Amino acid sequence: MVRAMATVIEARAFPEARAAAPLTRSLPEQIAAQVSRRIASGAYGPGQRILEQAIAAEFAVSRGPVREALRLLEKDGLVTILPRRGAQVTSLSVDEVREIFEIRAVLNGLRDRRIAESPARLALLPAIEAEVGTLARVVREGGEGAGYVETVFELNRLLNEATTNKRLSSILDSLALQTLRYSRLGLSTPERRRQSLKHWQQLVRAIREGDGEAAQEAAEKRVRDSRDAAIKLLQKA
Amino acid sequence: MVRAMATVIEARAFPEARAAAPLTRSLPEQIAAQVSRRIASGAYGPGQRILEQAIAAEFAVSRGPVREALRLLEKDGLVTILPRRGAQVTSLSVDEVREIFEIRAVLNGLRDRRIAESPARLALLPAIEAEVGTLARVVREGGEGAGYVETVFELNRLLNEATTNKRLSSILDSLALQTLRYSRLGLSTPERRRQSLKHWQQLVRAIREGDGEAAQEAAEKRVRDSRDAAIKLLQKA
DNA sequence: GTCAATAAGATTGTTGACAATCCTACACTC
DNA sequence: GAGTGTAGGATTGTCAACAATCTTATTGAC
Repeated sequence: MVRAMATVIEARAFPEARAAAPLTRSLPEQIAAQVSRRIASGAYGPGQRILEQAIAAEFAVSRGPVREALRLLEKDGLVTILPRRGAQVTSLSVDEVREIFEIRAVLNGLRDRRIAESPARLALLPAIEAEVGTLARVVREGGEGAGYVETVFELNRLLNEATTNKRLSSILDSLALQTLRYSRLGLSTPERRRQSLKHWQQLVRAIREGDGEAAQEAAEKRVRDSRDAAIKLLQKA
Repeated sequence: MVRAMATVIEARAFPEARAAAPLTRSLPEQIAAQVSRRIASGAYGPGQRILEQAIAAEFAVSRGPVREALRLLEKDGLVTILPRRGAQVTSLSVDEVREIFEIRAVLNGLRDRRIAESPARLALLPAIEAEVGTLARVVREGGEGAGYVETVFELNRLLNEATTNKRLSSILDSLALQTLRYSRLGLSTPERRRQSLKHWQQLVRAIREGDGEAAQEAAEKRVRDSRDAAIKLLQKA
């Protein structure tokens, strides 16, 4: 039987899977989450090898689930797997950092433009304004800027949640995680945080006024400034 | 010992790995390539389940390498794996198709803008002009438009190769593969191919003149038109 | 006839063992 | 002393068997 064009999109074999997230995460996912945390926290540094045996012993499982966990981390770019050589924490060159930030700039622009243009944008405002208020407080207090990066992450989480484009938010999540340590670097001076705050405030205004163009510009500038600052510090070193 | 900022980017454990692609691809990679071809060709349709046992028997290996192959395909979005339920060919909803095209529009715009602004852009022109010439011939001949989509793919391959941003081109490759069947749909009428050709010619001009802005616009329009046409056909069905 | 409970079969998840390859240290040559 | 070749250990790759879970078919009640 020749199928008509009408069936280009076929029924899903697992229709309910779209909504229902698995209640108990699988073993590989649990292991991946643990290792991911260690990479994000810096406990595992760039270039460090990750031995299957060691992780398996630590979690008291066999190497099978560990291999799958490493594959999951590779999907997120946190780990690089080379045939016959195993896994290591991904180590980015300066150029690669620049490239990822460039992609983030453009995709963050798309995300924030769509949010500013969406009808539901006003419902989002209070939560965002509260977080930006926190940013402003940190900047006003001066000091080490403790909590600034964390609040920025929370803001990005809020915006990702608000996006109807789920594929977009998942790519953004992944890229943000890969450049986490460099984002920290790019926000390590009071001057940079002031600059960053300005762009966040511009975004709030753009969302309030429904100005997609302005939202996109603020987002792109925000990420590109962060990129430039991070790379300057990297190259000075 | 407290490490200085200078070591944020550490030496790679496998420095030569960046250049040297493995000569003989691993077993999982070979299996993944075969299955990938079947999905691209339509032999495996959306929603179709892929049983580990069946693939393993066919390639005369155990289920281990097959599982890894399916993980690789999942990374590219070609396959969806659900816990305890196995793998199936990814089936996209209309909304998801729209989302992916939207991301492709923006990232293609970034890619083509950077190419048009690069110093090496003129060396690229002859190859691109030749392919666009092929597109023009197909359009002129009318008929079924055989080879149009394939030539567009070749063009995208050329542009991806020319991009210095390797992460960008790998994301674009993946997204293009995921929407391959919908791209075909979006270029299935002579009218649409004429429209598409116009944007390709605009891109050639933009690259020749080094006009990044125009290159970006042409790319975004090209992909968005393709998206609109594909979705219209999907919804009519 | 429709629906729910149940049992059998099918399929994925995990394990431990073995094979193949890679890395390191050491001896040897020049 | 520098470089090369070679063993040994370490590590990843693959396999086959078993356990856990899911799907399907059958039976029974209403």
